[in-house]
Amino acid sequence: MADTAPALAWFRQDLRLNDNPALSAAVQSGAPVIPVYILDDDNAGPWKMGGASRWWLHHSLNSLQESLAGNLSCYHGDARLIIPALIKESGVKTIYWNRCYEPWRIDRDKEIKLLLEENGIKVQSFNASLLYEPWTVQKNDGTPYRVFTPFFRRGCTAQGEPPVPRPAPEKITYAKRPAKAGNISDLNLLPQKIRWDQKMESHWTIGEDAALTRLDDFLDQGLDGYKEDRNRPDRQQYVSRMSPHLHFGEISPRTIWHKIRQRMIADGVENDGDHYLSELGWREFSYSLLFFNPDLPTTPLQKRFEAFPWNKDDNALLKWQRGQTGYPIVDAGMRELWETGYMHNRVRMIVGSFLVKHLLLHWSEGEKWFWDCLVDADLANNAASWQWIAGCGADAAPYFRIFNPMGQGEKFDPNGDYVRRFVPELAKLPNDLIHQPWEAPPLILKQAGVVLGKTYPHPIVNHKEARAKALEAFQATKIL
DNA sequence: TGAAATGTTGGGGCG
DNA sequence: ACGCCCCAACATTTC
Repeated sequence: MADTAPALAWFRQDLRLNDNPALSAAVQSGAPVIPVYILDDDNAGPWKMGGASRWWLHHSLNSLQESLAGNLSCYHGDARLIIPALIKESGVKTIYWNRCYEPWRIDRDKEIKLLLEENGIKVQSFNASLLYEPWTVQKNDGTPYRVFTPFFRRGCTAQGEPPVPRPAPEKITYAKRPAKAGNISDLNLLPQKIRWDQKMESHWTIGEDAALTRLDDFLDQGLDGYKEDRNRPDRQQYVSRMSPHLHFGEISPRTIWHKIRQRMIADGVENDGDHYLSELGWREFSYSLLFFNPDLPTTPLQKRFEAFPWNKDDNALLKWQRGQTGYPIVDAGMRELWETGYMHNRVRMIVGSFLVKHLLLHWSEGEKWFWDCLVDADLANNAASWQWIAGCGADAAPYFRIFNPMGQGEKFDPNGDYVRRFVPELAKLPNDLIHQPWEAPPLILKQAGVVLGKTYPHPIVNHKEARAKALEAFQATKIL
């Protein structure tokens, strides 16, 4: 029986067949494979997957299930209990997985590995999510980088190109499905009461094949000119939308890296390509920050920010969440998030700056809202980005960089197309007023069908005053 | 991966 | 022709 003992392939954030080293190793071992997914809400603490992520996961698992010819078994619960039970029941001798990097998953996986090895089970883990392992990227003095540029140039790319992606296994031999194996529907990932997911479905195609198609479309339509137009929320083709696919591992960063590299040479778009690669670098940087600072999601990297006099205002928070701040570019972003589970990167910075600096609300409020609403919600990226915009991160934008919502709107959405799309009640305003409707003369407002305070809110704070207050509040951090 | 305030320069209008 | 003022336009500093 020993030679037919099945191998467990534990899928986590690697929901793909291509460039999946754990799956490949399990298949190559010659043992029949049991593919498993566990929705582990028990160990995630406050970072249980949010609503939008669950919706995405549901569809991603369906896609994976198809690729695995219906052999994926799904479980809901504590992986520390489910994995050992499954191994015992199925007579598994070796388990294969790709590494995860959220602190709670690291702790959990370490514990599982120790327990299994004590019981004579082999554990083989691999890197499938990052271009470079966090612990290999450190300064010469053995401390982690705190500034992006040297992190990426001296720390990452100086190591050489990331490995070339490996192909999907040619043929997978499956073991018998475990007796009590659950199905995807048992995970209850879809929203129960309000079916907000129906609206989101039109915006996304989910799964490994879709991720590759999306990347190819971006390479064809959005790489040439990416460096400049990536900042334009009104120009959708310059956004790759790889983030949710990357988060769930439907595509590997190595695959993206090498596809970009090929295009840079073939199409002569070195600058644009390099810039895209550096965006992958920011993802690596976020993972590094989280790896070396496990409390990144809750604790400011700059300790002096613990003295910051944050505001507490549930009403203002609600208006921000609903896209009712009275600042069109902010409201457009928040509504894009709510409707599509996504927000353009430039606009994420604008709404983040607004929450933290204009409203003086704690960045963790924004972090929590994004966590629940984003289909690409990712602990490392989300925490590092909120700390960055709040000014309390390692390599952060200084606190006094306060985005002007009108200025940002005029610069990056000059014709107001983005605002018109998500804030239709302002659609008839002329371009030069759409980012500041309160400046419009009464006649223009009337012609556009806008009644401030009724069809669209007055600004909930005055920009100039809010800016002055933010700078004043910032003084408090200088005491420490 | 800012914005606003302040400083400097240079051309043009005008007495 | 000259000095003076105004004010873009640009540069630098400050938050």
